[in-house]
Amino acid sequence: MPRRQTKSQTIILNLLQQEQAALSHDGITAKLEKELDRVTIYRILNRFVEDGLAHRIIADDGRQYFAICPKECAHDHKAHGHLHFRCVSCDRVECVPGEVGYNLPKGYRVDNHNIILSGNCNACSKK
Amino acid sequence: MPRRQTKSQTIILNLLQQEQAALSHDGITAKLEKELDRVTIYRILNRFVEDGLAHRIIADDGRQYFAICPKECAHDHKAHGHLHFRCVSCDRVECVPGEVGYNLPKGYRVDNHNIILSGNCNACSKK
DNA sequence: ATACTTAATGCAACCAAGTTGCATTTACGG
DNA sequence: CCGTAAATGCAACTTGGTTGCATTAAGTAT
Ligand SMILES: [Mn+2]
Ligand SMILES: [Mn+2]
Ligand SMILES: [Zn+2]
Ligand SMILES: [Zn+2]
Repeated sequence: MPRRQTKSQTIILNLLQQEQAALSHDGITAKLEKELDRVTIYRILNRFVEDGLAHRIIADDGRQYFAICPKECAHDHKAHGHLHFRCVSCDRVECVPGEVGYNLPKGYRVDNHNIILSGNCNACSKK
Repeated sequence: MPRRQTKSQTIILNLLQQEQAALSHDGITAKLEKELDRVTIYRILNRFVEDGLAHRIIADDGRQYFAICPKECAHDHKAHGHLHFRCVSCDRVECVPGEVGYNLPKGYRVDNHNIILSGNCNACSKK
């Protein structure tokens, strides 16, 4: 009944944690040397999210990105309240640590945050 | 060459502006009495966004929602910086006026904001 | 080491949301 | 009232992700 530790899983886990950016399914496939099945990758990622090991971001390009926050990050992986930035030039999505301030009408209960700004990242905006 | 004012367009425009919530394609179809073609609806909505008449939100359910901000809203429809809330119970997406505070590393240029929180709205959380 | 149980994988089929091509309709300026 | 081209409708396509099911292989018990 408990989770099992498989080769594919650790590969993807390593990928995610040594990557500072959030990765999409494609992004992961691209970085993979040993080819893994599409579905397997999706299932592994979903499991990571389910287990609170990583978090999922729905970007404004409509795709899912997955990230493991650095330990500096104050938020847990559920309802993580920080910001994300997607560079439309280099197509990288990154977690931006720090608080986001807003106010909501009374009575609203927030379960999940999906905050994503897009534009040009530092590197790309200077060229 | 300029835009033409058609029946279908005005219907959808009216729908959007008398609706306080943001509407998805489905949401619109549901509210429509005279049936319109799927594609036509999408094209009309895309035109609205293109013309800065409405704005598009990519929600955390992966779907597109469209809204016309009330005139109180400080933002224009391009790069509108306000917050959105999606209630997972009643499935409504609403624009939440007000500023969102955050800080980004130096050199980042923001073109577009897609900020969406989800959970239970006021109505739904009290039952 | 061996056998057993069931989680994880791979492949095919499926699904949902949105877009594209193209022939037809229709708004609107002349 | 005509002519031009914007807007529509229908079919086909695309992209991103999920589901069903048989097969493989972790982890545990023997
Ligand atoms: Mn993040
Ligand atoms: Mn809005
Ligand atoms: Zn960049
Ligand atoms: Zn609600």
